[in-house]
Amino acid sequence: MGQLEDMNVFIRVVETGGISRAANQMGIAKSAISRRLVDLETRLGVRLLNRTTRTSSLTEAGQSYYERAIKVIDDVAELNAITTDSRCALEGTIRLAAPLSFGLAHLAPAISVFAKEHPELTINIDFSDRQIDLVEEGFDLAFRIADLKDSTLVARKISPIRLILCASPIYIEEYGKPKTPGELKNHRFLQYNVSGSSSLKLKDKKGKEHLVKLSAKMIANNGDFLRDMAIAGHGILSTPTFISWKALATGDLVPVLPEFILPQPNAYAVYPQTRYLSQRTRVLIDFLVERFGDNPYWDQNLGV
Amino acid sequence: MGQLEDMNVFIRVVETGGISRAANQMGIAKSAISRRLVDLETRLGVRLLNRTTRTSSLTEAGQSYYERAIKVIDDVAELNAITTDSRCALEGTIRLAAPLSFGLAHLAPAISVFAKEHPELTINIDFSDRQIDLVEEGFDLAFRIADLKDSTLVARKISPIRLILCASPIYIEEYGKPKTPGELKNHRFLQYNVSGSSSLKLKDKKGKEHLVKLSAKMIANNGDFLRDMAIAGHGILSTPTFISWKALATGDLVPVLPEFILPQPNAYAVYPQTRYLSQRTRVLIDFLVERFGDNPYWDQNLGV
DNA sequence: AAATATTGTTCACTTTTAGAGAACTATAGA
DNA sequence: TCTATAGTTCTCTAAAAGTGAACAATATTT
Repeated sequence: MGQLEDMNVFIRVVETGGISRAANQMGIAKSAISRRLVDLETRLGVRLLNRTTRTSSLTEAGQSYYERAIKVIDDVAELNAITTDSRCALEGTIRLAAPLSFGLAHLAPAISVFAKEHPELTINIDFSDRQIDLVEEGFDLAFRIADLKDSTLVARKISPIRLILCASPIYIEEYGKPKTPGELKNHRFLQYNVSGSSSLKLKDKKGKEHLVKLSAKMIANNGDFLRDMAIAGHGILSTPTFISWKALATGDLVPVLPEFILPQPNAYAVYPQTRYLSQRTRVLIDFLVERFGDNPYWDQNLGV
Repeated sequence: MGQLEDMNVFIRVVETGGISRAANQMGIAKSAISRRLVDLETRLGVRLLNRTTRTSSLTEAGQSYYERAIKVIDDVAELNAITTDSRCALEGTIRLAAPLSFGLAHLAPAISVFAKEHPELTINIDFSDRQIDLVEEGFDLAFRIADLKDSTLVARKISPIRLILCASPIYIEEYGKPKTPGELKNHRFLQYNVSGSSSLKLKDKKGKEHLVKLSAKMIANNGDFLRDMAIAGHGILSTPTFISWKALATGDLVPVLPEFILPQPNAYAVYPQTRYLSQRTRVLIDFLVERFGDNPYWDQNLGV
């Protein structure tokens, strides 16, 4: 096979940190990878990877080759993207990673539509909330809900994420409705994430910040679960509207302290900076920005 | 086959100006070239060449693709050259072009030695004095004897070329030896090249130039022939020392007006500017510079 | 205008090469 | 020391790339 393809195999081996992992990720036999590496090294007359039977590390030549090979692959990707007729049907594979709740609730139906529009496209999604190394795991694209500033990645904003405080009418009836941030301390709190305690940053209409330290009564790493617990009246929840919009619309959950604003992160599409954004990836991002945008459907008609 | 190889095929088609010519030059069937082009265009979803059954011309996309593809191929060549172990045996093919006389007399023995040192190397030489388009004909390297200033080519000086005036002792005996440039007009002259008349530019030791207009008695486009004619006493010849050095050493030819200097061109190795100089080509050039150099063997012990 | 030579395409056929999968070897970690 | 895992090597199969002849289209020649 061609030089470029060999370079790509080598890059994947370096970035995954092993022949077996690269084979796994690329979906071909590790024997094939091994042979391609040997061929490449033979052609160059240089050892690129020092490998024992268990581990492999870059040689000096390998390091240099890796850096430049990335550039070449990137250039070719750009050239292909420039030259390819944009009206042409998308094909190939998009590997993407998405957070579990957002992914299943909102990305999934969007991807369904997108896949119908581009039947030649193979889509490979990893749903999970774990921290992902895009480069090492070979993703084209990942979705992150955060205030981003990772220098090695490029991000494009897909949509704003609104967090609101809410509780079920049952809970309000039993425990009352807090009137000020300070009163939150007397309430049962449902908390996302792992750490035992955390604080809430509320901003009033004048822009003044109120920091409330809370100890949660229920902690989980799944927003859907917490929403359901809040509906069942277990306490007050700080939740993204994309998780609780339906409950808020039906009245199963009602806003608490709606005149105070919680910090607003965003949903981003992130991709490796060193890679040229392939046309298919760009088209997917455009599609999602179009579908969600600055006022996503889950925030419409909320009246909050 | 790989993308890079397809790009290379496309480039050769563009530069040779046709599928058949490219196939011929690359030594593969034109049907293969045709199919590769179709594959490439299909992958890109764009027509790169508008081709009838007789002729092909670049489309706009093809022009853009060509320019960038060249850059990519060049980058890869550079990467390979950088990475390849320099002590590694050279392999592959060098296609080179050389002027007939210089090539057969001096390059041939040098190439013989070089080829022995690098048995894995295939050498493809075109000996001729015609003007060659390196890019169109796909040469890695050509030798030129000239005062060079072709902007699209890169040149490296191999050796100076000394021109001297000489004649055989028989001729001198019969016609006498000119003492001044002016006296040359009374002599029989042997001229290289096609045009019926030309002038000789002589520089004396003070740097003053003397332009002598001559009408030749014998004209040919082959230096060896003219040398043999000069030896036979047909007239005075302006000849490069690399052609006449043996005759000058044996006394079959003797210098005329040796205190005057003729213009000194150089022998150059030239190669396309857009191409990265491959290691094998560079090594060959180094070898030749080493072998010939500023005081080549044919100018040693000349006593002139 | 007709004939000719040359160009690019298409097809069936052959050769080459890449990938699969199992067996083997070596090593990090328990 | 044992075990699980990573990398290599081998044979077999499948895919793809090249060949060469037949064909169609079009400049050039006569």
